Amino acid sequence: MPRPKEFDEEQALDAAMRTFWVNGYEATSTEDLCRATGLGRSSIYNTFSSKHELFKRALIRYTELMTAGQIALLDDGTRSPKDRLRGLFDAIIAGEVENRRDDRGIGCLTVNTTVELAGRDREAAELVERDQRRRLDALRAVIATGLRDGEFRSGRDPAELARFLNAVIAGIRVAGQGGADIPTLKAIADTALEAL
Amino acid sequence: MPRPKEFDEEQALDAAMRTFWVNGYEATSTEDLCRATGLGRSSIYNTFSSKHELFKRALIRYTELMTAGQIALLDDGTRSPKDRLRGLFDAIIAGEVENRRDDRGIGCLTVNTTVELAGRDREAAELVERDQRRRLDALRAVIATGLRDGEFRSGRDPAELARFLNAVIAGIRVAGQGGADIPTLKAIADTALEAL
DNA sequence: CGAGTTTTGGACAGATCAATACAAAATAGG
DNA sequence: CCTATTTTGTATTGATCTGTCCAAAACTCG
Repeated sequence: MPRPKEFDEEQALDAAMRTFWVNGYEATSTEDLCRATGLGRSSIYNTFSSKHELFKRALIRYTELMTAGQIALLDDGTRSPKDRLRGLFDAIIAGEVENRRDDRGIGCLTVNTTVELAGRDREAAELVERDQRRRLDALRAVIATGLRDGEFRSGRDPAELARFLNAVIAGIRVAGQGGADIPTLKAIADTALEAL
Repeated sequence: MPRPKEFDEEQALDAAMRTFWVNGYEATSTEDLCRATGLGRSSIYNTFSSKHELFKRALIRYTELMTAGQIALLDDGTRSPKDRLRGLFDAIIAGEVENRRDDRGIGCLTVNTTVELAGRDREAAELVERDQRRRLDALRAVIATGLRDGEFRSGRDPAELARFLNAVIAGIRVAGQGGADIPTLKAIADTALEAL
């Protein structure tokens, strides 16, 4: 019955996600979003209701894309736990290489959101926390396997070690945004893995 | 000759620093700064020229206050290197405890600035990098001492280990902003120290 | 005490912000 | 083809943003 949309909603969402990712929430204007998506204001508001609602959907899409890929790496039973964790760090660092602007990483949208918004935006905080739980669970499972198999020798609780690795990942993201080069990021990851 | 200021510039700077620290650069309006400092717009613009200039001075003040204290801990020759690093992590985590809002940390202004601004504000990026170099130098020196004395057994380069610890510190900050509790942050720090 | 200088408060300017109103365009079903 | 429905482009709203202007107040030094 009605007139169909002239654009692909998912594609527009990706463009918006990337804009928030690069510039942050506050520094992204609705006009920036129009330019990035190629849509008019009406189409954006008609489809996504508001800037804040669009941000939430972009954040959800980001976590679904990124975390799904990372958890797939971690759950790959054909590799040893250490190999899987190496694979995860390699993927994260490779992502930092692909996404560089002026010799700096653009970071991770969930880390950026934690820093910029979580303190005053409950909805954003909850989305990030939900994603965090998934990531920590997957990390903990791999670490527990590695400890059971004797590949890791740490006497620490797997959940603690998962939080440790997760903090290192955030630190790598921040370091990349601060301009650290790839060998530096790799060394940080290797050092963290030695702690297991 | 002239009429003297009615306020203490340093005190106003502290209030502005704290506002930027809690809310970030973009989300802080000049009216927020007036309210926080208790000054009128004229006084702020007369003293600090612009929001951006005020931010730079607040960031410089933050790094001077924080990094000076941390480097003093690291350079304290009366303690063993491991003790000094423990003291640094304890101080950082204690700071996270003091500064909580709604059960979340408010993070670290340099980390927050790296994430929010460094990608598009060259001056802010340079200020953060200068501070980073000082912190890395002090860390590297302590680690080198610990390796020489045999307190640390890692075969890695002290500069690499310094970057590792620095990344963990950023990760602890982000984790604190994400709502992690104190025992969790302590466990992350302990795990990192074991890697040396 | 008066001249010169700076600070201060409040109004204001111009830009930009998110969001809306509305009518024209476009489509699908009858 | 015609009608009902949605999308789309443009103009606009009202709020808020950073920064300026200007005159009155306040202080110091001669």
